[in-house]
Amino acid sequence: MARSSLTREEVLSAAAALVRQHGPQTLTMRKLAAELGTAVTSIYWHVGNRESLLDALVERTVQEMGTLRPAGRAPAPRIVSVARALRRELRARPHLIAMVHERGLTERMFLPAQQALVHEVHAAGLRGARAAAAVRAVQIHTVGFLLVERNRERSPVQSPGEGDLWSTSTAGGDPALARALTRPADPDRLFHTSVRALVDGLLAGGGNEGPADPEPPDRNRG
Amino acid sequence: MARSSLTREEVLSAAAALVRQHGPQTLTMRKLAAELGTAVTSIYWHVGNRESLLDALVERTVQEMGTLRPAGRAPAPRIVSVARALRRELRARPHLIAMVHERGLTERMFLPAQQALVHEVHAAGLRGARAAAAVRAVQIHTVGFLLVERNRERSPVQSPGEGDLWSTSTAGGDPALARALTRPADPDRLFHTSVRALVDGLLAGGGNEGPADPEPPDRNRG
DNA sequence: ACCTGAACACCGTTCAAGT
DNA sequence: ACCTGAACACCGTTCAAGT
Repeated sequence: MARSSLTREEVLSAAAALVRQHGPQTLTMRKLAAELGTAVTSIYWHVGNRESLLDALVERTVQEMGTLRPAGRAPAPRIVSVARALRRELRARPHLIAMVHERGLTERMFLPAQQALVHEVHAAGLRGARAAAAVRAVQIHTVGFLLVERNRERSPVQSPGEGDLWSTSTAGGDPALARALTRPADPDRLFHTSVRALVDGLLAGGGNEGPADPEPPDRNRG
Repeated sequence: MARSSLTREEVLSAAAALVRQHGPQTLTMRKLAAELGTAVTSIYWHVGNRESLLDALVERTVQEMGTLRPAGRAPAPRIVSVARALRRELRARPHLIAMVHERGLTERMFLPAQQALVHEVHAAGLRGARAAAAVRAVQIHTVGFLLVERNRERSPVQSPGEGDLWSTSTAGGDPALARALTRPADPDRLFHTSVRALVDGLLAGGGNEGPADPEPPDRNRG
């Protein structure tokens, strides 16, 4: 009853299917073997072990991540559009976000987007270290937003008394603020406004000298 | 040789010690029992099962998170100082960040900081929904930054060829940009500048009407 | 009320043996 | 080169039995 020839690709895509449905924690080598109709140990021959199987899955999907095209005319909205596209792409692969995150590959996954961001930031007139910081800030805000957002989605209601906590008095006598903080945030809207504010701040912002704290010396000029 | 009386507190703090050192994945019920000098099953009587044991650990440390005091004079630097304090607190508990994140309790953990932020944003003149959005944006940027930062720390060198990728030509003929993106970012500095840019953008930014995309109707005015 | 050992149903992985 | 079953060393959890 043995299969004719098991390939590494077959193993990977079967594993990918299982992970896409229920996440990596439900993927056991034995279940995967059953799914494929082989002995558990055959899988080991093709992929080494469970850890490197998951690594391969992540690697594969990181590469699936295509290049992103900015939309809009001015640099600022174009940057915002890249961030939004990034978010859209990642939201389509919920389990993957966590896996890439766990493996510390977030940065690599963002290389295409980073290139687009570099181009736009450059068009906006930023150069050198300031341009690099702007690119990284947008990137990190987007990824961070996504991680937090996914976090929030998984746990609907947080603590008892969160409503009470934001009574009007706690919110500085601002009933609209109290109401807004009690209700769950609209993620699309929040993302858009926060990215726009960040980009505005980055493109408009002052020079390098921080007002409050010491800055490390720049020893790369010579 | 049995212990005189095992308490729930003893179980929790022994577990906390193990987790603090090597993370939750190394905590097994059997190891914990050995550490405590009891039978594995005794633990179950006190904490139910492994999952609720970890839940209790997270819960306990979430409550340890104290109130934060802003520093500085103007609203903007005070907000920035809250964000930085938040980051400092969390960086002191590396494994915990992940555990709180996994359990979707990030928001609850940030309630004290949120209150401080509300106060400052209010002092800066923001009201209602805009104030709420500003608070959330700063909060989400800080958490997000932290998650990404921790991610980066765990995986030192990313892909082969990341250096090549940022040759001067790819970076729009900007050698300083290319250099800056090749080198690892200075997280402290990046955090400071990004938060400051975000806060500046939020406090200065325009009204509610987004330029490019449709916004959901506000049906909470009447 | 609290503790115990035995047992169950799982894991990932190794290895010697097959073809 | 590829596949196999048996075995090892682990898991978390349940349960009947003790005091």
